[in-house]
Amino acid sequence: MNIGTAARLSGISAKMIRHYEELGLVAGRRLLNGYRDYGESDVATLRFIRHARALAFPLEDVRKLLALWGDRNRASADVRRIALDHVAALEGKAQAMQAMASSLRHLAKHCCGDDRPDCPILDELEKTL
Amino acid sequence: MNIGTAARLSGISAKMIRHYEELGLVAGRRLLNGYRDYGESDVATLRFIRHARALAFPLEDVRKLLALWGDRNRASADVRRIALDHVAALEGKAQAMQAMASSLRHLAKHCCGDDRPDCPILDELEKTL
DNA sequence: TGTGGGGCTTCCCATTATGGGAAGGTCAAG
DNA sequence: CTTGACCTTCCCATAATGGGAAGCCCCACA
Repeated sequence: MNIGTAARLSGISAKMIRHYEELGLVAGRRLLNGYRDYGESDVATLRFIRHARALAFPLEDVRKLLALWGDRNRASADVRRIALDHVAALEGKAQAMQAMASSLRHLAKHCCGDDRPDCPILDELEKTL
Repeated sequence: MNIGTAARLSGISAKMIRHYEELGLVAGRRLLNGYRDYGESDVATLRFIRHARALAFPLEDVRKLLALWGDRNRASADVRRIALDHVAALEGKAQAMQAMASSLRHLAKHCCGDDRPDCPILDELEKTL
């Protein structure tokens, strides 16, 4: 099947499929006319990638997960470690953002928010600290 | 003062100061020898930028905040709106990440994590859904 | 058989914010 | 005068995605 069909079936844009091929995540078989050719297993791979990306796994992790996925002798511990490391990264970033949001919310609470210039938010950003 | 000094005083790398100048966030005065020249107020501006970036304000927001900071007739409501919009964005992303982390944690909990191949994490990523 | 439209190809550029590194000019101290 | 630290600009890289152009290909329809 052509790339457009694979894109529709997998939910990944043709643009991205080409990109993933460049990164070596999906096969790059070609027909005589130069068109890329895909089969059901390629679509399955693309869907796997889509699901992994939906969980925000970086493509480097996706590469490792694909390798483990295709390895009949894999140890589930390897998958688990990649996943838990990623969870830790996600939670770290989420907490950092939540902390910034809280700081700002606190500042905004003390900002009258009318047409006068006084503003603790700007005061805070101005601080020499 | 030279860019290196301003970098030390502001906590922003020389590289980034040049970048901010290119974006029009800081002044670009030059000495006769072509060196950039900074004063105390420039350092204050750079510090303002650093504090805003520490709260993850995108540079476009920083540009607006700098304009408001320098406007004696600003309305604090304008600052407040920028801040609260940013808070909403931060919280949205944080929640999305937290949700992904929770899903993954749930999957990992049911993954024995030994040297056997069975792995609900990969099963989930493989799903046709 | 010719043609039009849609799909495919590659290549370049943009995003957001940051940094590395090279090649070359400048300044100050020894 | 030399040396080393500093400055300049320019190019490249990161992560993931997308837009768009130029050009080739294929099928269906008149």
